[in-house]
Amino acid sequence: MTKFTDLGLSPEVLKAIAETGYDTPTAIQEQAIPVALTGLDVLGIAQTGTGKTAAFTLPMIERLAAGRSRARMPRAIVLAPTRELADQVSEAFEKYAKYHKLNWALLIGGVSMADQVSKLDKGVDVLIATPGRLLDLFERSKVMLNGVQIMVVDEADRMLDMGFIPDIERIFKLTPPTRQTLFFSATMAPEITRITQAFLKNPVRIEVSRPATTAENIRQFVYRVPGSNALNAAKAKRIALRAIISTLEIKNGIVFCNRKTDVDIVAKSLSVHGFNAAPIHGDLDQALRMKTLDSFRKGDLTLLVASDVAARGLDIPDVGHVFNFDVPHHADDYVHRIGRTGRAGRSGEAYLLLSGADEKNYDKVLKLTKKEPETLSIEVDFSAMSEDSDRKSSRPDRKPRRSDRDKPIKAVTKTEPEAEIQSEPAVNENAVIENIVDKPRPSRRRSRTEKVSETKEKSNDYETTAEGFGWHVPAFLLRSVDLK
DNA sequence: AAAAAAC
Repeated sequence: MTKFTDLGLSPEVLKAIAETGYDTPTAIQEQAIPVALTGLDVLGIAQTGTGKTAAFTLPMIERLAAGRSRARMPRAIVLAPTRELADQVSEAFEKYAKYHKLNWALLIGGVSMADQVSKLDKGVDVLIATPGRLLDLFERSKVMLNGVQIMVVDEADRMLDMGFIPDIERIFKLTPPTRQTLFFSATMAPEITRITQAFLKNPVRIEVSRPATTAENIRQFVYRVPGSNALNAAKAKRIALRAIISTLEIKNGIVFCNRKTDVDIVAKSLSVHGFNAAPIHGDLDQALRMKTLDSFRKGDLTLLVASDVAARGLDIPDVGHVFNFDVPHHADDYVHRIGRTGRAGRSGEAYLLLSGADEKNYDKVLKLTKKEPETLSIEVDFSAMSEDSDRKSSRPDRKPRRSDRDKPIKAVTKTEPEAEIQSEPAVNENAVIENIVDKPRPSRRRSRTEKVSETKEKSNDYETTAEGFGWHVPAFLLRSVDLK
């Protein structure tokens, strides 16, 4: 069997690899590393979880070992679709370049530019970037790309999904045509093929077998929830989710939702009910995203409630359970989501909550996976549904006052309460969870459709001053929070 | 239909 020592890597890199505990390369590593070391272009067709990151990081380190960076003139760039993925690549450099004098900078959005700029000024060998921030810095003349010798595009098909292809093309054109290109994609959509034909020179095509549909070692279950409308169904799903989770021994698990709002609500709902859960999605503060992911990796956090930001690519080893709160819009994403479990031959379980609205997407999933999940038969007590699907208060400390129900409800701009609910976990995960979920909250429809108007209600009707929000001020807005 | 990504 091939070992890392057979691939032509230097003693320094091999030492760093050994310290991570690996000695056997994955298929993509075994094939891509020797090719990349020679300086040829690589077209790697590989899923996430196949060891792609090391497949390009290791040869890059070797090829950059001779030579030095100049200010604002990086010698290599790695492009990744999401900030978390970029961060992961930088972690790989940290591990594998341990015995080399290489500098790298992580250029992603959502964090301060100043540190990135000062790094660039000092000179970095490798930029690890999401396309938007890289181009932003380029336009500000903080970085030049004409010294780039190696360019890596990771998860190109996902870049395509996210509309990054024009950016990628632009970045390609900013680098010298003499560069070496290492290009990775899970699939070869026509647009991807076009890009590779335009920018790669006689690439060596390396394809590692793709787990076509769903892994054998993932046991899939489906649970159908009742509910006549979307709001009911969401609530029923939260109840069912808790019931299912309660029957399981969970070391760690991911709950996927289609929408960011649902990610927040489900995360809070779980927390309120005593589960160790936290949300992650693209609207959350970047530092919090990293922190949450980190504590999930370390095992401090049991349940990660996530949008599809976490469906692909993220290196989260050994997730025992995946819960799909919704059926994803693309059947492909279902495969990616449940592929977070059952890795490296371990067994995993995937649970799917299905409501009427999901049926259409579910059909597509079934068509793709050709495997019908087992119907989950557990007793779920939905009696809580009727009780607080209305606006009954469950704030015990609230003083009785003129019937809430009769009061005209004056909300708010379209963004007010809901946007706050979305962004508020970024402020503080724990202090705020008490008051949101499965408790009265501003109705979605109303706040969308009604206009801002009434600040006129007599303020002595209120326990607190809350002009402009009507009576139903979300409690977290009244609380003083440390925004940092 | 939704998520992701630049200020």
